Amino acid sequence: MAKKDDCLGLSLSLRCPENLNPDPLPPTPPKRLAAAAHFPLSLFRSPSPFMQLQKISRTDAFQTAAARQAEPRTFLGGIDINRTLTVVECDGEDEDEDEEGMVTSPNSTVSSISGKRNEREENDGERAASSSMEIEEDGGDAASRKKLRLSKVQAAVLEETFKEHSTLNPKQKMGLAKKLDLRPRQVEVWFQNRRARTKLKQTEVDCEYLSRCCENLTEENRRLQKEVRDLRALKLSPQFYANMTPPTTLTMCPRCEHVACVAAPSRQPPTWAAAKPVEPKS
DNA sequence: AAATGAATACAAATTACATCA
DNA sequence: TCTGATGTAATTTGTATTCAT
Repeated sequence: MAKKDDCLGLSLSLRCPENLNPDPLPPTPPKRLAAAAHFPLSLFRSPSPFMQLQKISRTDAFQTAAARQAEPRTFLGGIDINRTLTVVECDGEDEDEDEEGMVTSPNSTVSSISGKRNEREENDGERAASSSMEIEEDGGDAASRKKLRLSKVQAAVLEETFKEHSTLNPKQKMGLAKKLDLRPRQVEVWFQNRRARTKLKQTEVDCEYLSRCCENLTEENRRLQKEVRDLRALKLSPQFYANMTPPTTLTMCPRCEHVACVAAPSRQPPTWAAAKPVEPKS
């Protein structure tokens, strides 16, 4: 990850966004704090010359999209999938149970096939085997993945939280999921996608800035080349020599290595030459 | 102390679906 | 009504890091 960020010339820092959050860390601290912490600063490096130039704040860049997304909509024949899922999944008090009811993909090895990731997800309860059953209960096609649209309130809360910190520790994720009636996995995915969108937007801004820099440099180069041409033309004209001071030659005494300046038209010998004849070295 | 594998979190790329013009 | 474009939720894959053995 760090390598990729370096390619973009983004600076890295170890400041952890979780530290900014008043919520204490969970009893078992997340294992990847350092890695999780580096990204927000590379994402929102401050101060960004690109951002300053463009006068685009990271929140402004998404207000339109977020607002559009936040529009309440019904779909699938007027059935709000979000609500349907909510009813099915949210009757347990245990945090782990909050992630039940994952809609699985037919391609998803994560959810349906045993493996490292699947084991992990079963362990932390983010993806559970009950999902397919719930989909069937839902009356939907178990083989298709359905997309929910976040409600206006959900989107707004997520957006506000993202403004505070662009990554979540497990406790924050759970709390947010509970608050919004979403699965923690959905919260996690939303934050991942949101970070990706932010980075994309920032890249676009950076590209715009670099493009302008390139234009300016091209223009400057053109100007300097013209200046060179003009100077060369001036040098070749007779008037140029008429006003020129005569060239100066430097002469060095072969014995004492004293250097003397001699103006070209007079061609007077240097002072040291007249002083004493040079004795040939034996 | 070094090597190794498992667990975890994340970015990046991609897919799939909903919505709109 | 159909269709292509667009936005985004969700999935897949690869990688870095941490920790236990």
